[in-house]
Order: sequence, then structure tokens, then C-alpha cells
Amino acid sequence: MQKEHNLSKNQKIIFDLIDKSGGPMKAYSILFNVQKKGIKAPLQVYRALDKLVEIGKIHKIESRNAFIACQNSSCQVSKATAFSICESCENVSEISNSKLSKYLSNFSDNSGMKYNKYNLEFFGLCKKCKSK
Amino acid sequence: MQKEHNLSKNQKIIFDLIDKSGGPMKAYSILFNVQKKGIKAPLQVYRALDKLVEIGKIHKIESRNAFIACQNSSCQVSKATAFSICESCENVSEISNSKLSKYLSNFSDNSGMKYNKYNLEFFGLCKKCKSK
DNA sequence: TAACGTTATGTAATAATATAACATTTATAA
DNA sequence: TTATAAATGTTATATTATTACATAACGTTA
Ligand SMILES: [Zn+2]
Ligand SMILES: [Zn+2]
Ligand SMILES: [Zn+2]
Ligand SMILES: [Zn+2]
Repeated sequence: MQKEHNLSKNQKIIFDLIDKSGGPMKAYSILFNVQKKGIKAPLQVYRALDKLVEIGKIHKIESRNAFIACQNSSCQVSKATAFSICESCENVSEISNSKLSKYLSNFSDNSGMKYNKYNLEFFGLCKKCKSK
Repeated sequence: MQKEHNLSKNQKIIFDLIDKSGGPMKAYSILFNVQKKGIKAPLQVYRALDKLVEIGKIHKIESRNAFIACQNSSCQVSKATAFSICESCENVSEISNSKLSKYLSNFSDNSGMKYNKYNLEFFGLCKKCKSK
């Protein structure tokens, strides 16, 4: 069961933009695209992004400083994320693999750390880029 | 067998600083610390960092925009990295777990992606911070 | 050594990413 | 309603990273 979050005005504008784009978007590119809707300052964008990340509607691709809509309907919070990133065309997709997520969610070692979140980024070449 | 890289002057200064610090360091903190050694501009730092990452002497902690000396003598290149990060004290350590690295290095799915690199960051509370 | 290509350095300017501080408004719920 | 939390608006600024161009040092081979 996914909690329904009523997005605020700015949050909705920004989520819709990212979601429709189908890929990762950078904060200032988002800003540029929503200026016609009245969102004029970086902070307005970053605040909405923070909230959307917090509730799991989007995730941050750390290695790219970019944000992508969650492609996995069950992500309630951004606490167990895995992505595949093509280093040639920069296509990004969220990996949804229950064996992988189980393995990582259950991971523990003898360091004494109590893990409660992870983010994994795989890099390589996508199908298209491989064949070039 | 690890290839011996002869570090250049700036690379050596910057690697030694990071290595001695024992933890992650940020680029501008590095810059501040090496100014007395004649490294005066951000670009000099970033160029050395790029090279050190490339040859696996340091790794970038993407979620923190920080750089840490490789704690795993066998990392020749930064292509299979895993870290544990305490969200309270920001202590970072490199995870060296052969089962984990085998599992991730062999990971593949039906997306058609050919993976050749990954970076994994675990977040949680370290021993000390848990007991506070 | 001399010539060549590669790697590293120096320097200035600027781009890209992100947050601080403060005032105000809107939504939520007791 | 009234209190509280959440979201917004705005300006300024901090932090992280790259472009562009010139010069120097290094490694290889003729
Ligand atoms: Zn997701
Ligand atoms: Zn591709
Ligand atoms: Zn390493
Ligand atoms: Zn800690």
C-alpha cells in the first residue's frame, strides 16, 4: 500500500515535468522549464526536489546531480535504490530486481554499522550504444 | 599485482593529504590545505583528483562530493566500489567484502546493458552514533 | 642529443550546483 | 477558531566544478 501524498503546487509542477521527461533532469534545467509557470528561483526548485525525494516520487542520481521520476511503483521512500546508467548516451533506468534488493537490504558486516538505506549505481553501455 | 603509478608532484601532495586525513575530504578543503605547498587554484586540485580517481588511489563519495583514499589495496581502478557512511558523524569506510563484490560484479539483467562499473553507498549509523 | 608526443602545470575567468536567511502565505488539525 | 506545521517568495551567497589558453616537464624513440 502506497501512501497518497498530496503534492503542493510547486511539487506537482516539478514532478510532472520530470515524470514526463522520462529521464533524469538537472535542477537548473528544471528551473528553466518551469519559469513560465511562475517558479523563478533555484530554492523553489530545490525545496520541491527535496520533498519529492523524501517521499520517494523521485530519486537523485548522485553521480550525475540529476533527478529522475521513480519507475518502481513500490518505492515509498528513497531508501533502497539502484540504477543503470549508460556512460555513452546517459540514459538512466531504475533497476527493479527483487533478488538484488533483498540481497542489499539484508547486507550486514562486522563493522557495527546499522544500515538503513543504500544507493547503487551501475555504469556501462546500453544496447544501442554497444552496437555503435 | 598492482601497477606502480609514479605520482606527479601535485598528485602526490594531494594524495598524501587525503590519505593522512583518514577520511573523506572535499575539494576546497583540500585546496585550502595545500595552498602553502603552492597549489593555488581549484583546477590544480580537480586535475589531481581526477587522475587519482582514475588510477584507483582515491574514490569519490558521490553523495558527499568528497574524496577518500582507497582503503583496499587491490583497487587498481575505481570500478567496483562500496562504502558505508554514517549519517550522523559522516564517518566513511570502504567496504571490502568479496561476496558482495562478486555478487555485484556478476550482476546482469535482461535490459541489454553491459555493466562494467558500479558504485554502492550504504547509509546508517555507526557503532558510536547508535549508542548515543 | 634532438625531436616528438603525452602528461602535467599555472592562471584567470566563469559555469553549474546548492544553501542561508528572512518574510509571508497556505494547509492541517485540535 | 486558533495554533502549528508546511509551503512559498525573494534576495543574496556559498559551494562545487569546468573552460580556455599558455607553458613546462616527462618519456620515448630516431
Ligand atoms: Zn523508485
Ligand atoms: Zn547508451
Ligand atoms: Zn578502493
Ligand atoms: Zn557515526
